[in-house]
Amino acid sequence: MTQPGRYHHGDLHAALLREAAVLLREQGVEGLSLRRLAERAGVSRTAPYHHFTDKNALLCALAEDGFRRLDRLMEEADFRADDPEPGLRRFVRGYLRFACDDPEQYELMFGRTLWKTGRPTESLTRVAHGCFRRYVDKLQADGIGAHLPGGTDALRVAQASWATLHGLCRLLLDGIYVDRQDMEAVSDQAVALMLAAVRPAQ
Amino acid sequence: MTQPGRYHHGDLHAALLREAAVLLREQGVEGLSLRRLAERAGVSRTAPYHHFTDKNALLCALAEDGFRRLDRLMEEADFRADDPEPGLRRFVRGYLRFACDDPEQYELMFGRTLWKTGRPTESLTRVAHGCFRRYVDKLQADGIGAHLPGGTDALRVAQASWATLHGLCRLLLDGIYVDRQDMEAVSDQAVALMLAAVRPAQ
DNA sequence: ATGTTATCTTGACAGTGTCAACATAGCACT
DNA sequence: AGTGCTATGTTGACACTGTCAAGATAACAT
Repeated sequence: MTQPGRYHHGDLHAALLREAAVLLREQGVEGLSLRRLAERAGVSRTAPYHHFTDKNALLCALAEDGFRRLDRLMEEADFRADDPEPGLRRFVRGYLRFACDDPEQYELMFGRTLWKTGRPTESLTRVAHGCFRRYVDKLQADGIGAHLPGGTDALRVAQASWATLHGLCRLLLDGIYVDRQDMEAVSDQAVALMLAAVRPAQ
Repeated sequence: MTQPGRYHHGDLHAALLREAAVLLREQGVEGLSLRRLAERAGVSRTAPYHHFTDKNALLCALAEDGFRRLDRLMEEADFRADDPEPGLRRFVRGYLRFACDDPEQYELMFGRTLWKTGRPTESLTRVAHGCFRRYVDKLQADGIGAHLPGGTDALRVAQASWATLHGLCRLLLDGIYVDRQDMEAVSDQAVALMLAAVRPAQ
């Protein structure tokens, strides 16, 4: 383990990710500098470069962990009941809780830092897309597909409804047009919105 | 005007904003450094500090311009007809076009750079909130308020539908789960979603 | 003409990511 | 045990960033 005074750290790779997660949660991406991270791990500035090709790569790995957790949340989702509303409501709350529990992680996962400025790792792209695909499949398979009005693609519903969720999180976390105390009401409204797309004129 | 060789620039304030907008559009926020900006304006590194207290202040001013343009788009919106669908569709397309025309500007307006990391100017907050309030009022006044099912607050509809639009833009611009070529189809789906909230079971 | 103020300059500092060159340790093989 | 290979860690350096302090210059009011 992390024996102080040793030349070789032992498991720097894991230690870096661990410390990075803490630093991210506490200070945000802006506060997460490689140098500070290295210092925290008790190691020199450039040591991390032997475990991650780049700062970008490290951030991608961090985001990847997040997507894996989100994917687990996706697995638990269940829209199979005759009335999909309770399941959907549970899912929406879960998603919002996920984002609010660790806003900086959510920001990293979906923010431009990785997807626009830096370039996402192939591995990250795979996990992130897998997460979304699971959502589409769930919508399709869990009976909702059958309820869809003719000509409506499950993919489109998935995209639009995820956009709603995502937009809600962004507005909420950045504190632009949605307040923390509006959360519950707006979340219900979002559920109503999404439900309307699924259950057209019932 | 911008006479080269003069000690005083003439109208540096405006020139900075102008150049900053160009730099933002071409390189994004990451490429917009005060030093580079100053160089472009033919002035020393610290000259901008006599016109903007901060880099943050300059970015806020830039975002403010964006919100003013968005507000103009909001003015043009019209949901008054018996069937609000065409107006809504026009509005959604306009919004998406606005975001796609200058993605970096949109990112700046709604991104965390200003709202989370830096602190938004009071002036920026005012304009941004005014823009949203106009949307709520439009929804309320343009007959949609009357169509709303009992107990549904126009504010909630505004928040949820804006979230949908915003989320769509983010996913689109960052290229996560929505592609440029999906845009039209997803935008239609979003319209259907928003419409469903407004016209409950017709 | 004089003084006040707005504007612009250079110099400096701490911080960043990352490359190059070098040091050390562990591990495999003889 | 010795010998080399490779993984890992180190210091030094570079270009870049935002921002402060101190000084120079011009405009403008008196």
